[in-house]
Amino acid sequence: MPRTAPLDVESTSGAPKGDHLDTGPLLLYVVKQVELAVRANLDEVLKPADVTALQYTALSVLERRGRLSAAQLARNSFVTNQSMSDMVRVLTRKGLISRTRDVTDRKRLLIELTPAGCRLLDEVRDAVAALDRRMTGTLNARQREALGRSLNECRAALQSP
Amino acid sequence: MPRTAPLDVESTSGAPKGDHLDTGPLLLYVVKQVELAVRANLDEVLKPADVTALQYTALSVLERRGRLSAAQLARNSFVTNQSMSDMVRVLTRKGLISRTRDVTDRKRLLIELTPAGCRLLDEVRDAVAALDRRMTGTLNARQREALGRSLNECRAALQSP
DNA sequence: CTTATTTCAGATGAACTGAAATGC
DNA sequence: CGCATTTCAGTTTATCTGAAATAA
Repeated sequence: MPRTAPLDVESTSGAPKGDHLDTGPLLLYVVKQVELAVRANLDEVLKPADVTALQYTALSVLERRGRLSAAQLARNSFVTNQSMSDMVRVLTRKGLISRTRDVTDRKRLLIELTPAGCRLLDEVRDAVAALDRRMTGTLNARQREALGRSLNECRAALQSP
Repeated sequence: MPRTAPLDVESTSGAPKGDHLDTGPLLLYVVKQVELAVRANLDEVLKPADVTALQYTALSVLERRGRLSAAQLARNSFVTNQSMSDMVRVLTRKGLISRTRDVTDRKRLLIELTPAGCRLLDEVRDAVAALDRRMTGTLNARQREALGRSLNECRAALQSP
């Protein structure tokens, strides 16, 4: 991630070049652009805690949903089991998560946050919330709610086939 | 990106675990989740054309905005000039872009699509549009428009620190 | 036997930092 | 001189593919 904060983006939201039925950039792109900006900002916020945006997302999922296997986390993050296995090893080495055998299915290793993992999330919680507020600063409560609902529908639509 | 389509995501949009003022997951997360899904699907769509989602985004920006320097593209994608230089080399080697000196500022190399680059975009255009429709399938025109507007505001808010 | 989960090994691509050359 | 742009060199990290072990 770039250390230097982006200064200009040369107005990506400019007028469409065609003049017939052009509905502007696909929402696909806009989502990607926003996420690019989110990641850059989130990495900066997370740098003092020494975790990447993706690692942080995994920790947040664990906080929200409790014990999960690495394979479940992988599906949640759209990566392979192997990649998630790598990330799990990193987070374990950092002492942020721990694993225990699932007694009902002994091939599974259920992951949970350690006290240090909880502490890390607590430490960055305010800064992350502030970033979220900054992102949605110009939206009112109604718009924010509609945005959340629409995004959730988009995600659901993409993960079904 | 995982070859296997994700089957379950264990309902990330479930009820909040707290019962006091919990507004659910931050919009930050939801954006990230949607983008994760977009990238996985986009990579699959783009695989026959042998370009990554990020490369395709860069090509699309060039199509939409015309000649740009690598540094401008870097700012647009929130990466360093060095990283974009790498990607430019790759796209040049593939014959998808070409560069010419900017006569008004001779340290700049302006990038534009080659005929092959244009052709590649044409080839995948329908598939990408179909993916966009699939993503926003459950939204009506009003909701789609509101989503686009809100996302653009989020992006604008994040890039003006 | 088939499937899910985990993990090892190796290869590759993408991004970074640092430093240097060029031009305004 | 300062700043922007490009690029070389080296490094790190992330992810993938393939293969194997374990358990349901």
